[in-house]
Amino acid sequence: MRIGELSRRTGVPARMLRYYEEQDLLRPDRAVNGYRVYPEAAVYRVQQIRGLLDSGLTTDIIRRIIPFLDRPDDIHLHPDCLTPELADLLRSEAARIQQRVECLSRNRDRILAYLAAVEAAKQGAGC
Amino acid sequence: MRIGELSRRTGVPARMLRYYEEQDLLRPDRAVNGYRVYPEAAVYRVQQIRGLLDSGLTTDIIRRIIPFLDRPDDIHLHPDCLTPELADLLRSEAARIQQRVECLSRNRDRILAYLAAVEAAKQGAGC
DNA sequence: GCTTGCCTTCTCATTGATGAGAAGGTTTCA
DNA sequence: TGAAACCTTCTCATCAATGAGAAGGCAAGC
Repeated sequence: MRIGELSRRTGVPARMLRYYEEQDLLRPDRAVNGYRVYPEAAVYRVQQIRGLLDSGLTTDIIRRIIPFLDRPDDIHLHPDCLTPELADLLRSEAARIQQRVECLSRNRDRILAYLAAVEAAKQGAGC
Repeated sequence: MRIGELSRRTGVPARMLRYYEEQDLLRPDRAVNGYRVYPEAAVYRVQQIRGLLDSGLTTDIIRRIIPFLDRPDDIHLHPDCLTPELADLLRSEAARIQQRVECLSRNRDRILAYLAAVEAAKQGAGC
């Protein structure tokens, strides 16, 4: 598919899809006329990129971890692909992500607890 | 305490503490000479702001939810404080945070699963 | 063939979170 | 009194992600 269709199907502006390519997050083929040509899987890939960006990861981090985020296919499973430095990077990124998860979960719970408490107070007061 | 001490104790540059004040996330008192004066609780507050910023929330969102993130004290518990619009805002923010948590958890799990798979492959291969 | 719509690249602008420095007032301590 | 360490405000710069437009090539339909 071309960039317009990918944009429509993901809701991400074509401008941004070109930017993600510039950042090496996407690597579309090119048609003979120079148009970008994306495989079907690009839809999922773009959604994944958006989710990670919205979660506060930078394109730099996403670029480095995205090869390992796909469904487990045997291509990446060969230990040879994984230098010790890369393994460390992945472990530390997982830890940083975990910190974010904890912080966000904690604060989500506080918001919900507040709402629940107000609800209970309303009930109790018979309003 | 003054801005320098707060900066040292939180590891956040004084420049940023002034910025958070500009963004209405902090409201220090002023000494007679004009110096900012922070209460002890500001240390915790700053850490909370940092965690949320690092998790990808904007100062705008943080400003709107931060009054409800404190330990439950009865000050905020009066339902009168909570207009229906504000309750909706809080619910939707909680939902958005939840989405981030899910996205991040999913990808953290994939990274860890990848690492585990490689580890298992190494063991199996007797390397 | 011309119009319309989609594509290309390039460039300029903006926004939010930061870094950094200047110029000057205050406190402390020797 | 003078130096050192703090504080103030103001300003300019940067970086990542994004918006937006110009200028022009390609393609499908009337």
